[in-house]
Amino acid sequence: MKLDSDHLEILAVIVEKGGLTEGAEALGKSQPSVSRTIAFLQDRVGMPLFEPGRRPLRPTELGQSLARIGAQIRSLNQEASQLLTRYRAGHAGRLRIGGTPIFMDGVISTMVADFQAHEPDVQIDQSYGYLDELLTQLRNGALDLAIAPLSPSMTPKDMEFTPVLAGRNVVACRASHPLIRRGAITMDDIRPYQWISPPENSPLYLDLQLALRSIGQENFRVNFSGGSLASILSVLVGSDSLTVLPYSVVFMSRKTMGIDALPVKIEHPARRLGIIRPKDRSGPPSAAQFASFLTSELARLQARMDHEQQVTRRRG
Amino acid sequence: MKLDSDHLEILAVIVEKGGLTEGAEALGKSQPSVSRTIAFLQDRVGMPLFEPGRRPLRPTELGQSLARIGAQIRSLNQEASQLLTRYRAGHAGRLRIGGTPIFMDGVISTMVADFQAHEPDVQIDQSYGYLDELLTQLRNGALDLAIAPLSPSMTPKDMEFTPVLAGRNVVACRASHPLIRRGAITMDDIRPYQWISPPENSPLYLDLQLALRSIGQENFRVNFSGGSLASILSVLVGSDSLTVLPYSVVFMSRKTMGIDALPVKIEHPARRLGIIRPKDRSGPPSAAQFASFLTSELARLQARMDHEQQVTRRRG
DNA sequence: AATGTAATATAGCTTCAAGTTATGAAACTC
DNA sequence: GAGTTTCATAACTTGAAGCTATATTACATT
Repeated sequence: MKLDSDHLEILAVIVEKGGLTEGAEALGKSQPSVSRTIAFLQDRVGMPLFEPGRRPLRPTELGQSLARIGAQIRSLNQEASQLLTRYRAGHAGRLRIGGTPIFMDGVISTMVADFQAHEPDVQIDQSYGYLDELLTQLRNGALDLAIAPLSPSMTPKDMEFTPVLAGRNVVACRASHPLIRRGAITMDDIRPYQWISPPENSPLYLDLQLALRSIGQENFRVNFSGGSLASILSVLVGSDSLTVLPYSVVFMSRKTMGIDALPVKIEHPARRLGIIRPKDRSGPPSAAQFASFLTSELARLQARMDHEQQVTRRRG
Repeated sequence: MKLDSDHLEILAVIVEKGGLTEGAEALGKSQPSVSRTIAFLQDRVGMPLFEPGRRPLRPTELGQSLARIGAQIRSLNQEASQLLTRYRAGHAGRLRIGGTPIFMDGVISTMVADFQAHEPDVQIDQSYGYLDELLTQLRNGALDLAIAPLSPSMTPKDMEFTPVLAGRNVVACRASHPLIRRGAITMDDIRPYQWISPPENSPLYLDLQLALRSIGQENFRVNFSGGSLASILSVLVGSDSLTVLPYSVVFMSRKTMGIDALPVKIEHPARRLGIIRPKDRSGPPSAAQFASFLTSELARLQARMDHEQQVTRRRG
């Protein structure tokens, strides 16, 4: 004996509103329509759902019980509609993001926290990877959105790249480092110090090599390598070691961690940090939501960094 | 954006079963049917519920979420079906019974307890009343079933009366009463004792008067009146007072309370205790269930009473 | 008791989702 | 790349759901 859920919902409304006429109005249907629906349901049930021969239609006990269930079904149905509405507007759903480790830890995680303050019902699954892996995952649907450094001209045809930050790298050290507050820094000044190195398979490692070559230091001593950002910063703060990091990462944690960038110009590849999304698949609406949030937040961050740099340049 | 609950249920089954074909089978529908239903739902939703271009059909996150709600709706729907089935078989629902106070308290309440051991989901609302009130309530639907003494020939045309017990009244006293275990009892033996009287508006009060007149005692002293059965029995057990009660009531509580019936024949009206139900309205199925339970239980009680009486008669 | 009013039921019709079978298309397997 | 499985589409029938118009019935009122 399968009952129609719609019928139970209609029954619930009628019982709640206390009559066919009012119930029909609340449902946005005509009175005869719901009358016949109830007659139909009553037929199927085989017993009266309303006391017979009563004009302000009063439910029987069975009618009441079924109406109670109908009301629950109704509320679940509404929950579904609401979920859908929120999902479509990007206010609900799961969002899978991925990016290069250092940048995710150093910059994006803060933005994620801000985003979730606005959108508590968007669940974010974060994962790490380098460009090729990220692209693969974007293509096979394992990822909705990636954040990575990429040279705009190298963007794959099936991807859309939105640059959000300059990709400038800097030499970072602790704020109390002897080289800080020196006017100009020469290669000889830097040579004595040891280096913290990112994992050897990471793009940042190549950046480090490139950077050091650009200031004429081919050989360098590494005293720590392979750690993620938290470890790198810990070692950086606890020693006079140097390392190469995106300026945005240094900028974000310079106050809280007590680190700074040396006023040395190093070379870096023509890459920009940005958001990568598949062109064909639109992904969940929350992806667009998050992307636009990131874009505007990172634009503000870029502005703050630009401002700081001007001030520093004037002072120095 | 109102979604069809049926669609959500179908979605839930498909997601659970892991495919259209299996889902359709589980639903007892053809595969094209559910396919089109899903297509329809997907249209309404406006976003994919399943990953496009995947053959063992895999739901998207939105599809999963909606399916979860659909599963809940489905289980509620099944709950409704089950409720209906149980209700129709008389295994669920509320049952409103009414009857004369002494008999309800003394006999029926025990039966109710037994009944509820078998049918825990039948909620019984008990109320008290005398014949006229009971009939009124049966007629206006405030009561599903009444239990009262009634002379079968006086049964109203719109009611069905099922006699279940002889209406014999007896003179009751405590088991330790001086008159118990005397061979024959005369009017003079009884005369000195005081009487416990039921409420003056009760039929049992008339029975008491009739009974005493029948043994030649016109004037009688009343030392307690108006109480319900529990009080009457308390006073009875705590004193040498006498009273008139249906034999069935005495029989039920003779062991536990320590009361007994005097071996005196008293007159009583030609009434039988029975179940009264309206002829037209069938009432809830649990009424029939309860009525048949009562009938058989009280038949057994009658047999036990008959047996006891034979034994007593042989002995006496 | 008659009558007026409000509420529900019925009639007759149209529309469209849901069901069917038959068949086409696509993705996975090996 | 051939075969198998799985899903989608086509073409059609059926019946529930919706509507308007109207009849019926219970309650209220005098």
